[in-house]
Amino acid sequence: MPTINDVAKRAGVSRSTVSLVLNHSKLVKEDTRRLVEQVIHEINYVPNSNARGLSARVTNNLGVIFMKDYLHNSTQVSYDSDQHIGLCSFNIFNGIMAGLAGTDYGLITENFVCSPDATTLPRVVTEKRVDGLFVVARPYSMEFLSALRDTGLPFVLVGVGCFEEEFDSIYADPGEGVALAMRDMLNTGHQNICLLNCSAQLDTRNLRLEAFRRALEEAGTPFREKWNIQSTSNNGASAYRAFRSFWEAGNRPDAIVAANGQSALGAMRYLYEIGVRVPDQLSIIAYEDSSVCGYATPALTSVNIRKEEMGRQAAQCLLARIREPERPVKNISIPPYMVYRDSVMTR
Amino acid sequence: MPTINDVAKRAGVSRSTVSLVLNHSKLVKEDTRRLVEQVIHEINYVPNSNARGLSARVTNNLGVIFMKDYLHNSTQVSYDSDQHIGLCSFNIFNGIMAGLAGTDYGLITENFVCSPDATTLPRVVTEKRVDGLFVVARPYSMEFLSALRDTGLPFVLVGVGCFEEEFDSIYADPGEGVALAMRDMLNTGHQNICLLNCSAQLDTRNLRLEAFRRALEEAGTPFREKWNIQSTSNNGASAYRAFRSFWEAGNRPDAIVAANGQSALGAMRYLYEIGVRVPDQLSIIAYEDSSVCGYATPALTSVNIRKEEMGRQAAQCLLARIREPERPVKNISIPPYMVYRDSVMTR
DNA sequence: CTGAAAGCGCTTACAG
DNA sequence: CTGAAAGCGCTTACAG
Repeated sequence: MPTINDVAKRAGVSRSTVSLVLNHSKLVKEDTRRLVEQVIHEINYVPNSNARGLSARVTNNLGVIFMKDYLHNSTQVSYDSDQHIGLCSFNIFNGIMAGLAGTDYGLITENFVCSPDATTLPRVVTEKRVDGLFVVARPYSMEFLSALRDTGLPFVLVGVGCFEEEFDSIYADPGEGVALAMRDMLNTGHQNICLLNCSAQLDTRNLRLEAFRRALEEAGTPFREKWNIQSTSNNGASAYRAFRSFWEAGNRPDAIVAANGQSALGAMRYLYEIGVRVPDQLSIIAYEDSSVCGYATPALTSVNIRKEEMGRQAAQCLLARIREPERPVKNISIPPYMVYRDSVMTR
Repeated sequence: MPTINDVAKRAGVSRSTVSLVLNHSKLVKEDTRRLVEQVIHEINYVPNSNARGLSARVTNNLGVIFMKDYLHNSTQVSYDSDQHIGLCSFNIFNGIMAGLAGTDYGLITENFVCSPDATTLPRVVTEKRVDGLFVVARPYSMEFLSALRDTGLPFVLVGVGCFEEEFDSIYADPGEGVALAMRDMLNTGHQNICLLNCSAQLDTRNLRLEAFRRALEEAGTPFREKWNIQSTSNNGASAYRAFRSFWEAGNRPDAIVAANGQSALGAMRYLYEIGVRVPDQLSIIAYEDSSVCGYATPALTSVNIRKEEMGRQAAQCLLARIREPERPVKNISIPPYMVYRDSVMTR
């Protein structure tokens, strides 16, 4: 393994000069720089990351922690699992990797379940393995975020509903998504739209509800409390049950706006069983377009929330924060867009 | 930030002693050890990972590279995307994380597309950022694996069909999966089973085909070339087209064994369109149980390949390899199991 | 079982 | 623009 000494010797310069070249300093004369780079290439020199870090007090690694809660830790692959929550994080993660391509940073990942009292921090943090951190998806507590801030480590929140005014956050606004879906449903002439909402634990629930209410209001349609259907958990089985109760109570919607692909499919299974055809008799739009949406029969018209783009922008944001620690806090909402497939009837 | 010096001073011992305690050496007297640990806890000391690595010539990080090919680099969320390939890797990845919990290793990830000539190695490797490597999923070339071996870095292959005799590999055998599905179909009285195979680029294709042929043979049923349906790509749209051609040629199977959830859904969409009911008129089993399977209507009976378990075992394997570089090569096939849902008719 | 010393491979003022 | 020197925080023989 060649070291910086080998390079220096062979190039006939001092170690410091090589180091300056390595760090893209402009204190080095063009000719010298070129010579050094030449030698580096020749002997296939790669700086030792540990030595570099020890001197410069950096790690050249960034961390990403996937937030988990106690409930959704399951990894089963069934109708009543919440596995898709993980998929969303994975898509964001891919965006982060893409956004970091071309930089010198490695990416260290960790699954982390936020303890209620927030006394425990992720290992990448306590062990100082990273120069910055992506906090991917909910749930997190304010105590946790404060504790994280106190460490001085730069970090950014990223995920659905991950908006916190005092912290850098790159997020999708579920309210905006529901508004988009509602607009579409109303424009295509639907009169009786219900909201198949996510579980009450998720506090994005209210964002969806408010957007739902507002859209109806603007259209001059009355808001009915019961038409905000609450499922107990974020999976197909739970949505199936919630929607069945709603239907059996005699309600007859002509459209469903669903909190996610899984709930949409839950409702669709019930509709299939009772012989109601989608979209002929009832239209559906799902929020948070995921791979299940395209594969449903009929394929689900969805609100795509650009998960990869969220990751990419989070990368930009963290990089900027590290470069310039005092810059103002950024809150960036990534706008969703409609993906038209086959689950909405155009009248 | 307290250093090892602070600990030594406060505990009234030398730096070396603290270091020995840190590294669980048994050269330290019980009392001394306890004292040092006490102090470490008191002043909240955490060893500097860079310093540690620089001296000990380790990184305390392991790498995982997600192999990508030129074709399946898409990240769209549509019926004709291969996004689920990524999902599979993610499940394995989760297993790896789980398997590494309790160790001191961080996990650095990298997307890597294997160049045809294998001249380029992943950055985590060339930059010596890791002490070992997980190569997750296909495609890889033998040139690439050889180049990797030449670096001396311990690594393990993990994924569907990732079996290479000369390297540590933890894998699912698609042939075994197809055999399992066939057994089930035959036991439930199906007579005309077709194989909806994956694309010809994937060399696991033949493993599936062979298992299919053998199962028929053992049952005394004739093998028909055309009943190995070849789709051009691993997604729903492609499987839809392939299955439609098959059907339109007049073939009337009473069962489908599909290479994955997406192809199964592709065929199901066609069946839905032409009014053939699953499972009443035709049964389906999908290989590689993924989240789409549970959400289909009807829910797909599937061959689950324990992706998380694969990751977990890969972690064990790499850890052991690092501990004991000369140990014999391990090839571990993770046995699949059936998940019974609603897409198979029992006669 | 414990301590003094050298060294891992870089970066960073500092002097010129 | 370049070089000599100190130092980052550990580990590891070595001596006792």
